[in-house]
Amino acid sequence: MARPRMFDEERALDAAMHTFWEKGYEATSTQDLCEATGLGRSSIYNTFKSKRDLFERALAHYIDTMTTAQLAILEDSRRSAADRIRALFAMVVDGETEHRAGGRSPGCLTVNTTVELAAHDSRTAALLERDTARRLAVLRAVVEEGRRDGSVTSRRDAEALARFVNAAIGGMRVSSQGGADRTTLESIAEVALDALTP
Amino acid sequence: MARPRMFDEERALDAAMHTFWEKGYEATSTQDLCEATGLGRSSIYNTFKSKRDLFERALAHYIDTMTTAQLAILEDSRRSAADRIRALFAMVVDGETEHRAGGRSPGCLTVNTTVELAAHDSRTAALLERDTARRLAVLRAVVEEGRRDGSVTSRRDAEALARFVNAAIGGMRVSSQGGADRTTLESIAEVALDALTP
DNA sequence: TGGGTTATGGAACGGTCAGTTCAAAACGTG
DNA sequence: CACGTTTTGAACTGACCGTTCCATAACCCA
Repeated sequence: MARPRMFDEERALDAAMHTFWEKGYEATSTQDLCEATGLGRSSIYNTFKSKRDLFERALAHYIDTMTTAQLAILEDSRRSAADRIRALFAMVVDGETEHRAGGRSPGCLTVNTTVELAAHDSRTAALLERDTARRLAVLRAVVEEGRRDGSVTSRRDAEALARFVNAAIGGMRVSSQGGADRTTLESIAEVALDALTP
Repeated sequence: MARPRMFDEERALDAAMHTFWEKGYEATSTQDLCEATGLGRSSIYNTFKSKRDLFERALAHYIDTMTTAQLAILEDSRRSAADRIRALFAMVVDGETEHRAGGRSPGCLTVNTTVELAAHDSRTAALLERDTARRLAVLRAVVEEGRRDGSVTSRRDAEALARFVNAAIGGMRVSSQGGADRTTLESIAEVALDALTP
């Protein structure tokens, strides 16, 4: 009935995501997006409503991928709760250090976007807040489980500990962007774990 | 001998700093800077070499002001070391929550810049790294003092604890940008302190 | 194979970007 | 008061911004 797409929308979204991830929203031009996706302007604007719309979908894609992977670790019932949080920290350290031979890693699109856009774009802020709530809920459950299995001994309430773990991850990511090396990030994670098992 | 300036350079720098702080580097236009400072383009370009130059000077101004204030707290010998770190956390919480009736706080220009520019601008990265080194040196000294006065009981080495405290501040700031309220930030700080005194 | 429909490439849109130019204005000094 | 020097405001530069438009191409179905 009509001419079909010559490109894979998922693939284009992924390429756009990586560009926003590396350069940030404002610093990414539509030209950059054309080059990254291999599409022409028309195809991009025919598929996505605008640069912001494309960004929001790219961010949602990132959030879905990353948070799902992280929550999988947190729900691995073979490990103790504290071990799962330790594994989560290790995953963050790996993510921050793997792709940076030469330049710096692009960090985490969620953190980058929180800092760059959350204060000025309520739609984006809402996306991020939903993700944070999801992560906090699982973290909180893991902390409570840790109290039962004995791997979390802190008397602080689970909500506070979950918030702390989430903040610690953010702190490690900022430190990484600021130049901290793998060993440093690992030591930050170790100290953070001390707060759960004092 | 010649016509004198009709404006105060320090005051202009301060206005520019607040603009970069609120909007970020990329999202701030020269027009914004003109309006914020009250100067014309000519005056700005006659005084500063470029937008980047103005930004770097604004950032240096911010770093100087903020870090000096924070280090003053860390060097207050009337308190125990742990109490100083507690006070530092309180200052961060205050800073993140004070100016946000209605909109969100602009957070911390250092963190914002680390996330937005550090990976792509080596000059800015160098500025930030020098500041981090300065803060870490003092934090490390405070931790060592805390070990002597008994207020820091963790056996982790001072460098790791200093890095952790610095990361915790970054994490609190990201959490704040992400929508965390004052109570939440305070609870994160409390848990972080637990890591120093297990 | 022809008609309906959508995708595509490229050119073009108005607007804004960072930065420059220049003549007029405002001073201190002689 | 007049000169030399610097600041100032406004107009201007070319480049790039996100977005739109349109003629053409490519496809499915009849």
